[in-house]
Amino acid sequence: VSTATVSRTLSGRGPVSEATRARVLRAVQALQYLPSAAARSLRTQRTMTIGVLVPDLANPVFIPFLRGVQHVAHERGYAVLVVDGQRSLAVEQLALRRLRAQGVDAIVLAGPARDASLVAELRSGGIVVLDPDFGEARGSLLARLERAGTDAMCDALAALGHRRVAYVARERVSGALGQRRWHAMRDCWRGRGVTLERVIVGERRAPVEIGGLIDAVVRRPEPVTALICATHGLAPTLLRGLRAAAVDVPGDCSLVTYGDSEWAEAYRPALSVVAFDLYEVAVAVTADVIAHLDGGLPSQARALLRPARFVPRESTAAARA
Amino acid sequence: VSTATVSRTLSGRGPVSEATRARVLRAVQALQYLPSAAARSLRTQRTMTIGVLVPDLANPVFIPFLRGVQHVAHERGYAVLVVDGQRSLAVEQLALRRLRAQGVDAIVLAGPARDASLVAELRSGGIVVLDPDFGEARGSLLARLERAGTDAMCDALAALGHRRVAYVARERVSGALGQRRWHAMRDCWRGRGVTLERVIVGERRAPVEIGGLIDAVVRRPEPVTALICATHGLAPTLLRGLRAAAVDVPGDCSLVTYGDSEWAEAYRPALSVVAFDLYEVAVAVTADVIAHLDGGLPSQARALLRPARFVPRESTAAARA
DNA sequence: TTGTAGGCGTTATCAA
DNA sequence: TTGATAACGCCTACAA
Repeated sequence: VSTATVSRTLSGRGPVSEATRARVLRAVQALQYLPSAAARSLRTQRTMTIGVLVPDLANPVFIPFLRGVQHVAHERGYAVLVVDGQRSLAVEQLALRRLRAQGVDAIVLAGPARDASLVAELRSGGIVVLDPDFGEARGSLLARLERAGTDAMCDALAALGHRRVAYVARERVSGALGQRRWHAMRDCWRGRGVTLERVIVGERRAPVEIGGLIDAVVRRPEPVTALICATHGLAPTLLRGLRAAAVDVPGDCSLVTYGDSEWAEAYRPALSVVAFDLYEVAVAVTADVIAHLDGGLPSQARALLRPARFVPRESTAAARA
Repeated sequence: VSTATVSRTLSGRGPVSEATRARVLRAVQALQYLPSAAARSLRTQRTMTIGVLVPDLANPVFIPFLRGVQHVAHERGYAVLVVDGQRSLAVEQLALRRLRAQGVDAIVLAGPARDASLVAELRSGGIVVLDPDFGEARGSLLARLERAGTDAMCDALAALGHRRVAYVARERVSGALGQRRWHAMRDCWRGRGVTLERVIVGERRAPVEIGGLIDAVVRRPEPVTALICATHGLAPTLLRGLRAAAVDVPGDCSLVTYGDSEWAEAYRPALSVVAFDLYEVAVAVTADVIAHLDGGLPSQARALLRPARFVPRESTAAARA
């Protein structure tokens, strides 16, 4: 009944006779004994804790990512510390520092880090920091996966006779991912003989304002015949704008949005989308993180991730003549 | 330059001369020194960590709650450990035990705990466990706040001439909160001379199935003229069902749903809702939790919370004659 | 197979 | 005002 024996019993390391083992377990039950995580962390220099940085918790696309991290982490005995970047570089830096101060063993990033030097600093401090693109030879994993969906969408739209389309985004540049999405889109259209333009909505919220912007490109000589909504979060705003401008979808103009949800499907007309779920991405990345920590081999999960796909619904139709 | 002096300098407790104080801070900068959270926890018996139990992370209504907890916790120097109940009692129990094992100082619950005895056990273990209804004299805080919105909605519907309405829910009983919502609704209608019935959707997902259920109550002698959707998450499913059954909203039947979002506003017709945001609730509860931990006075924030309100939009109109 | 003892990095007590 | 020292609870090499 020494502390060492108890430790050996509970950790399963070291020899313990069956008899004492039983006695120890009985005592543990009786005394409601719970090992102190703090003491263990101090001794082992590992907190069994993983941090997740979510660029913007208010944005629902990251929720599946968060769930994916949780799932794998808990399965492997790690706790999950969640921090929110709130769409701000400064907040994100603060959040990462908080994770370091808490002593997390590793940090999972939902996207490419905005402050590379801080990440490097964390890594040099012994923290494993991974994002979906970590160690990718050919560019960004996320970009490559999404590219497939973008290609399929462009094909579909081109086949429907669209020759002039507009990409509607909140801002001109919106992080590395938004940038890549825009470039991918340009590449896709180029060579298909389609003209791509960009509508920047900015902080405008009022439906009439958005409507005015759309009206200008949809009702003019050589009008745009299809709109591509850059993010799922922007879609409701855009839809209200379309309504304010009395633009009929898909009669006057087709519509596609990035990101799927039950609401996109329930809308009338049902919205065509480029669908991509971050849950599996998170599972793969977290598995790799834990492999790093536990000294296992990195999983092949990332290589097997399913690419984004285009889901045509009612909001895309043939271009007006 | 002893460890004790460093500790005093950084913690601000105990006397330190201005000269040594400066020297210590300079050294801290130079050496990138970061105190070990584990060692501090071991010594102080506090982890500066708060757990949040989210009943179902996949349900977006809890995201504002999570953000509210984060906001206050981080402001006060606490880290946040998030666990997901996944709509399952067993998972929830596991999640709570995980928080205990991690050594959190306190746990914030988004709703009434499903396993009261486990919560009692945690409390007896010295963990502060609070939910929005903690210490409420007159019933449930959440129920009371929501009640105001329900009342307003019932008034509005009654004024529009609705005499027969149906409450559409996924399950007959769905946790303490769902139960209370149903009872509140019954109380509201009673005395207004309005007949309330209940439509249980169950695990049915196909629009035609849901449509059939709705069709049966909306198209019959003495039909229901208004539908009340129990949760925001059910709304898209219900809307697809209404469409499948070719029920015109609000022509054939009015519609109200609990929970607001940009999608509800963007839908055509725009959906009337009972709006209630859990962000402020979380802020208030977390402030109280931290007051418990830090020995301050419980805030009065909960008493000042704004009640739910009814937001009439296009989906509610006068009842058919 | 079991027990003893040292140390992980803090903070708090006490003596200088 | 500062420094030496003793815990906090766990793990683990080593001795028994």
